[in-house]
Amino acid sequence: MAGFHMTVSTGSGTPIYRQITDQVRLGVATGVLAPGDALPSVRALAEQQVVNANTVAKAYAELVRDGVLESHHGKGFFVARKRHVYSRAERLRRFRQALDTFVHEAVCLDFTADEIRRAVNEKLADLDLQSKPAGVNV
Amino acid sequence: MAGFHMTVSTGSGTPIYRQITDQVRLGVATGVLAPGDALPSVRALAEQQVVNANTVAKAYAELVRDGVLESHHGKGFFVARKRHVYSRAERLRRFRQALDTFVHEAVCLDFTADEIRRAVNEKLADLDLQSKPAGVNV
Amino acid sequence: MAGFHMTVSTGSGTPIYRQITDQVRLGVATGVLAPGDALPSVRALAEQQVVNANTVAKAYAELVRDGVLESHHGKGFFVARKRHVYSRAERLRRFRQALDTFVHEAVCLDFTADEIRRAVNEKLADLDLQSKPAGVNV
Amino acid sequence: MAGFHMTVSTGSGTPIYRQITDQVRLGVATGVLAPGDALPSVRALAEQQVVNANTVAKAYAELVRDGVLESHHGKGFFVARKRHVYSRAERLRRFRQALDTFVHEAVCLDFTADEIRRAVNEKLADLDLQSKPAGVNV
DNA sequence: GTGGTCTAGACCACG
DNA sequence: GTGGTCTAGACCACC
Repeated sequence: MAGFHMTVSTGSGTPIYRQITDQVRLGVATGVLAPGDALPSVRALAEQQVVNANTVAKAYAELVRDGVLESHHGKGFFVARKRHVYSRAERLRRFRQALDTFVHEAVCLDFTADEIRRAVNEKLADLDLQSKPAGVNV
Repeated sequence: MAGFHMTVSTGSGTPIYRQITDQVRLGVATGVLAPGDALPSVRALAEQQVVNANTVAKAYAELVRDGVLESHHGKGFFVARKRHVYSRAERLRRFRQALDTFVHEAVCLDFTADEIRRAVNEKLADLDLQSKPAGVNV
Repeated sequence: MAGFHMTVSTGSGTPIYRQITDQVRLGVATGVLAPGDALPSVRALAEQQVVNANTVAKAYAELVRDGVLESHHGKGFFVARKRHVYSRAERLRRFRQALDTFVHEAVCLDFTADEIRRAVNEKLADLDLQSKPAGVNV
Repeated sequence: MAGFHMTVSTGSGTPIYRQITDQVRLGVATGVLAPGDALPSVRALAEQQVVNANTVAKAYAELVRDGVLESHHGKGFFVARKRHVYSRAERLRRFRQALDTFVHEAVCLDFTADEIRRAVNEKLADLDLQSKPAGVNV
């Protein structure tokens, strides 16, 4: 769990609970959070970010339902062992929707196809996804 | 206005008025809608898509506010002469945010860098953006 | 939507929001609720069952996340077109867990294998699942 | 007490104390644990499964309350002489509820009646219940 | 009118 | 100490 830190900003348009789920998901996807890692307790995170505990609980609950976290009653939340919850069709559906939204926005902002391609490539290089060997950081 | 057609789908998560503004913006950005082109009247579009006329009016109003359309009283709505509303910095900021959101989602869905790159390229090829000369009115 | 009615009982051990999701899910699975059918509005159901509106909203939200319902902002909740959200592995995992729980409970209550088999067969006959042709009741 | 072994898994959704009571109950119901058999001591089980001793004690206490175990002070816990705690009506009620829950879940996961029947039969074959003579002590 | 989010505070179950 | 559920009431966005 090297260097995982959460930041939520109120009034940014995206709901707080969404900011939390997104950051945890990204942490897990990129390997910053590994299976078995403990997350900040509901109350601790709520206090630290000055939000309501229910909001944090809602976010964590959604992550549990999606198989990203496990709740150990009385002990806290932990990153779950990776498993595929969604069907291939559902994954594609979600990916296509995200792609549409992005390209659409980029085009509306008058970026050219080349600029978009280049930016995507850079971003992907930054994340360094190519290997992602299972089990690292465990 | 060769071949501009609107489609809204209720229950897709994105609000109807947003679907309308998005499609108009995309049409303008891709050149399908050119300055001076007339848009379907509020009532016609509302009837055709089986949505509330207020919703269409709200969408058009937002586009007028953003300088995408012009309202000619008694005649209808027309595509405005192109002008850049956002500063270069703001455009970049929005683009980066959209890119982050997209890559983030894709990574969380376990798509590889290659798959993402390929999908982006295909999408861009579909849109066929090159016709718009870079640098006009910037 | 012939004859769909909800009943929740407080203090029954199972949380209210769970009772709601379960009943809707069952209604959809058995065909009592067909794609496109409207559900009682959040506030209406809350009032009718004398529970808090947030509790109903939470239940509906979960069903939306699982692809059972669709939320049409300003209009209400509707039964979604059927789609497979879970992977085959995930479906099996959930089924096996449910089976274990059931058989376990039955055995602990001292029912014999024969009694269990017979009861299951009767229950399945009651539900009349064998055909379930898609599109009926739409 | 031929081959009775306990396993608890944290984070499986069901609370630890419940997993313990369930496994003991199942052992008794299937005959793996016979009246008079000694159970692992509270501290031994706690250490072995890496759980809190209070949790084990709580589980055993519940089983004593329900007449499944007997506590012999200073010697440990032993399987009690079998007696039926629940009335016939109550047993049926609980069984029916368990059956409903299971079939309901299976149907919602889109398993067919045949698949359900087959899975139940396999599960029952695994448990091998026939050894327990019907009607004893009822 | 609808749903969506957040807050505050209560009470219970688990370890 | 942890999480899980429910309530009450607020404010916003959409139609």
